[in-house]
Amino acid sequence: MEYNFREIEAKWISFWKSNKSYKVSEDSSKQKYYVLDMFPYPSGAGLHVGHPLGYIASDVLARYKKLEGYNVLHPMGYDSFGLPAEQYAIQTGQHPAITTDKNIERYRNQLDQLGFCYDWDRELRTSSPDYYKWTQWIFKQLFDCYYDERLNKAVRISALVSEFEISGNQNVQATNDCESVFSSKDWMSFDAAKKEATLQQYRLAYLADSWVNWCPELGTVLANDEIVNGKSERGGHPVMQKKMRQWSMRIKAYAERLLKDLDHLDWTDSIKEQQRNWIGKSVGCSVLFEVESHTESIEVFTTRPDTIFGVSFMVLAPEHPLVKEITTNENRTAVLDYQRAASKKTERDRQSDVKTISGQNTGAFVIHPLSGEKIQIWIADYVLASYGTGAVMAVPCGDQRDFDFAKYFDIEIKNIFDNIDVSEAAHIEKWGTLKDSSFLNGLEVVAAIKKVIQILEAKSLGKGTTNYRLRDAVFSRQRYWGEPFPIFYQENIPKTVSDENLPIELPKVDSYLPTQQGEPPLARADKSSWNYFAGDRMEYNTMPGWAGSSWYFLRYMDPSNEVEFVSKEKSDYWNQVDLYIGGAEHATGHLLYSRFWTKFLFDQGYISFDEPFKKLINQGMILGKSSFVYRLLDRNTFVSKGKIQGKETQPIHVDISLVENNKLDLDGFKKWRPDYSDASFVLEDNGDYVCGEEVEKMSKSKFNVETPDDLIQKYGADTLRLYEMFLGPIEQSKPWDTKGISGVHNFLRKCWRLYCNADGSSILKENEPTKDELKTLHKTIKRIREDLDRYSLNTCVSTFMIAVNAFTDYKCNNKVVLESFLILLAPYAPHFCEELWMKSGQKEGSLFEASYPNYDEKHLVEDSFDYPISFNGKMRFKVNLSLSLNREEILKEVEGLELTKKWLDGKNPKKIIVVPGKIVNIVL
RNA sequence: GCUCGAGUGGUGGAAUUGGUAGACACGCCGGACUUAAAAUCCUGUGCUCUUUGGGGCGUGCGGGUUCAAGUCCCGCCUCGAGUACCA
Repeated sequence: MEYNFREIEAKWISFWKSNKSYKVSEDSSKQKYYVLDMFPYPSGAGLHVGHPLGYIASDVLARYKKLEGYNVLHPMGYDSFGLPAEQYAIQTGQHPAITTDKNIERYRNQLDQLGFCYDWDRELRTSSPDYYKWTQWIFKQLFDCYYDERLNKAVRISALVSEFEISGNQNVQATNDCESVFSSKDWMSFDAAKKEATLQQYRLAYLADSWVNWCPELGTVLANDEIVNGKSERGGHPVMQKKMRQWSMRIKAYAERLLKDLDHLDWTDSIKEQQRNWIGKSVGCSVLFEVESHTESIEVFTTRPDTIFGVSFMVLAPEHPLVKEITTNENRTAVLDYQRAASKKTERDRQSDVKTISGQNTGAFVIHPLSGEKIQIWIADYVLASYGTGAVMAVPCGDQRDFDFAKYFDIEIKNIFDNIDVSEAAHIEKWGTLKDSSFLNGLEVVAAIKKVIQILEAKSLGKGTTNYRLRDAVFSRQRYWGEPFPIFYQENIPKTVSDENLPIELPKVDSYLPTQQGEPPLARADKSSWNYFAGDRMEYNTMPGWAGSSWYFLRYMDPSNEVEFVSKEKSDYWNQVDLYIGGAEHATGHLLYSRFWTKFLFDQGYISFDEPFKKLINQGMILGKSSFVYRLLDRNTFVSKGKIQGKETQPIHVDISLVENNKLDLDGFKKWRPDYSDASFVLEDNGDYVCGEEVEKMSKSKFNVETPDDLIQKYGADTLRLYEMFLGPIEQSKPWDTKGISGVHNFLRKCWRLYCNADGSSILKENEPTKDELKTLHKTIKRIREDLDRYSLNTCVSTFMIAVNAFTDYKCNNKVVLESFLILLAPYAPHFCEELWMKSGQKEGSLFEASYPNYDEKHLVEDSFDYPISFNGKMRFKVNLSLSLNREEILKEVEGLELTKKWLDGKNPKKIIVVPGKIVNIVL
């Protein structure tokens, strides 16, 4: 009987299911290993061949670790809140939960076919109330905490309130937005609303008016990482700036820890670098500039305080709150016009406009804090309101943007660098000696920075500070299909819902659109539609997509706990994710937010680790390979690729299911589309129609989408698993091409024949294994173990092939050898190996209860080696010599050879290098 | 512009600390089996010259270090990803 993958795969999938083979529980006698896939958003399109790449890799490694004796946690679930289901709901009126369930079912079927060893009893869905109850609960904890910069961790807000009561906020060192200083007496005099408003400036989850990225098409705000090239990541709609009252997360408080702890993570440099850039730490100094004839000062942030004597003007962001106050009457109209124009610009406009210089003089002046000079104040949109203080001291001789601005508006450019020419461009490098800079004259950059900060601090005019580009994360969305907040309002004061009333479930609404007043869809729900209602109204916003995914890896550890989000005992056992596999597109979103929440939960003592993912692998994208046919212009004739030269043809995408190895199935093609039914062809000389090909992203319109379903039908899941791994290194993007799949399939069939007769009966014998058989086996064990340990999954497949080729050559049918080999192969081809394991007489249970073989050095010992003999580094011939020979003996053997004499050509070698077991190099 | 990757046969890729470049597979050429095809098996396959013994050239390009470089160093080029007025 030939290898019948359909029957075998169906059989073992149902075996595993009915035996709950992949159920895991905490077991302190075993070492744990946690392998996690980034869980998918269940879209309507189902999985294409790119999706399973990471899942297969994690499954191989999970099964390997299991066979090695680890207790492996390998769960799967769904990130099931999201925009597509809601957009569909808006169009059709169907509740997004229904669409989502349907899509999940489809995903599950596809995942099941691939033979993954997930413990499905741990499945979770972020949109299920059992789950989002705890997302809401975590939100409450964030709401109830602030960040204490002395303890360098999150602390309960009640501690802060006590401090306010005793001594006000003057000694508090916390990450906050509070600009006023108040005493304990002040605090006591605040009414409830004022107290809460003040606390909001400290809470880690807080409500504030902030500039947000508003997407009118989607009717919601978006986080920075949800915007790609100035357009919404989902849908590609325009995005504009708008000031709105929004929930935010004070992630800034964690900036330094998020940055510093990257060093210990086993992630790729590229992801770490992206996070570093996103956090964007810059060390510098804040300086106060007093506004002339006003009481206010303007605070600027600069990384180059050493250039302070080069300041020629000040620039404020157009949105800066002081602009209104300081603008002189003569300039008022022009300034207002400029502000209006700037506010209309979308982020995208600002980006594409980088080269246009614009700005407006306010007519006001600041006094230079050290020289006492009068300095003009401008506004310009190259200064961003949301970074630093929204104001810069412009030093044209040391900053190119300031330089360009000064040139454009004809402002004086002072040169404070000795012997450096700044007539053409600013000197932006961080070196040089200062001049015309009072007490900084003659100093180099680093020394000058140190000195000027010292002096500014002594005079209370400035302070050494650190700035981060990372902004607090906007946490509310004006959408329906997301977690409701555990918040209600009483007289406009936000209050949290008590734990026993969680979860706040999504209420029924009559439509998923905003209300006529522009309120989010939840505002449509009347009082009785909420499962809990308190105060004057519930919060109408919902949480963003990243809420549920920021902690899901914790819930898998204890998925049905009804009293805690995860028990301490279980999170202590499973601990960090040992291996996390997923796409690199989450570099600054999900991966940063998960780290933030993990650190917070650690600070509060709920878990005992402060980084979620120890090792991260980013799987590359699988690209589609499109096929083309070439149609003669205006005719229904298609020309094979080899014959198109000299003809005017138009390439047309053709469905890749009609093409195999670039050869077109002509009958299928004629049936594909009605207008091709009477097509004629110009064929190659051998009668084939050869198609052209191109690598592109997979998409329906290019007819190049490969679903795993078709391939599993044709070759089986084991072949697909092996093939996806065989394609190349997991991290690399690569084109999908089914050309090679038959090779992998043939490998399995060839392997099958080692174990079975044509009638399907086992041909394994309990004879003595030969030396060669043992050598091949143990060499294979060694290589596979080494490769799996360094996540080199593609080279393992080659190693399997080499072994099977060798066993076939040896006509090996030794039971011990071939059974060991089955265990090696099993993580890649689980159904296949289970079947052969059973056939070989292992009646009881599953192969995965066996243990992974170890290699024995003694079988690997070679007694001779084909020494490459090279002359001047070029290999000329080989000679087989015993490995027991030492350097001198090898030399003697080699010198005596005829071939050596030939290549020496009568010359005396200058030098001979002998590396035993490796190479001989003769230098002439 | 800046940051980070990557460039190896016709194709996907291998070469783990510098030591036989091209493993393994696809594709292709030729052969066996077959009435024929499919399947299977065998042989060859980096380019190039050749008197068929073998020779020359070869890991994006140009230098360098070394007995020896795909691998290390310097300078370029190309492609991909991320980011973008961050003071």
